[in-house]
Amino acid sequence: MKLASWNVNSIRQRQSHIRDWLQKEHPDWLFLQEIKCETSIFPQEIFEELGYKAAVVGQKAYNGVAILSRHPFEILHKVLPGLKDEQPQARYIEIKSQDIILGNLYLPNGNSGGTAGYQAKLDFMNALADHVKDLLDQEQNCLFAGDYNVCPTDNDLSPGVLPPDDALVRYSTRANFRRLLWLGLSDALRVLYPEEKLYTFWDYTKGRWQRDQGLRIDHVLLSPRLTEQLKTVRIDREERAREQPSDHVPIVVEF
DNA sequence: ATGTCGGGCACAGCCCGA
Repeated sequence: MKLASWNVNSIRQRQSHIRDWLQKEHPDWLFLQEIKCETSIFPQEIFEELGYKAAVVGQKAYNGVAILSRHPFEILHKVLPGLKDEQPQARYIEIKSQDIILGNLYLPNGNSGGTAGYQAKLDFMNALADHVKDLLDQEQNCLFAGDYNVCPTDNDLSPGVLPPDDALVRYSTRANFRRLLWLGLSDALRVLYPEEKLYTFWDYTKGRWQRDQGLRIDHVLLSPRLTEQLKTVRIDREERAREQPSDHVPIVVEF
């Protein structure tokens, strides 16, 4: 099985990139984040021509997640279970396909909106951990991938690109990420590449791409049995060098 | 200090978020 996750920063601006990438890679599933469109205008037809059905949770202007699948699936959740929010943002979708539970997430960045904005990030991470614990207690094969907006350690960012109190590297952010690992999930990339400096995001400003000053914030977390079956993990840096790229690139796992 | 994108609003540049 081959699964990829990609924050595309607008589905409308990146349709042709995604179509090209699907034709090249033929993943079983592609997780998309920051589609930035309402569910009703997601361009499903383009992907259906390539054999993919879409599960979409969109909203106006911001956020938005979708899963493209070559296999039959059922949608389990359109909001992260346990998240107490009157009007939840479009940040989570979960399906079951090939007897695996697949969760696609776009975690709040946490740098805007002051204290409340950062708290929303921690609330999301806490709800995610509780949900992960439930599924692992049931011995479900499961996988949670997406834009976590977390640099797990100092090895996951280029030195000096973020201030120490940035929400992507703050103590509580990293502690909550470690909790997911201690529950039993593994960070797929670090299973195979424990030390390498590998990034999935380069800011559009300040020549970050040209200087290779990036962040590793897009992650694929695997339940124990899937970890045992892990074959390859790859970050597709080439996408960042294309014309009009997203600021994130795909992370691809095979198991 | 600035740098770059994308979307909304409303139709021209600002504002927000990243």
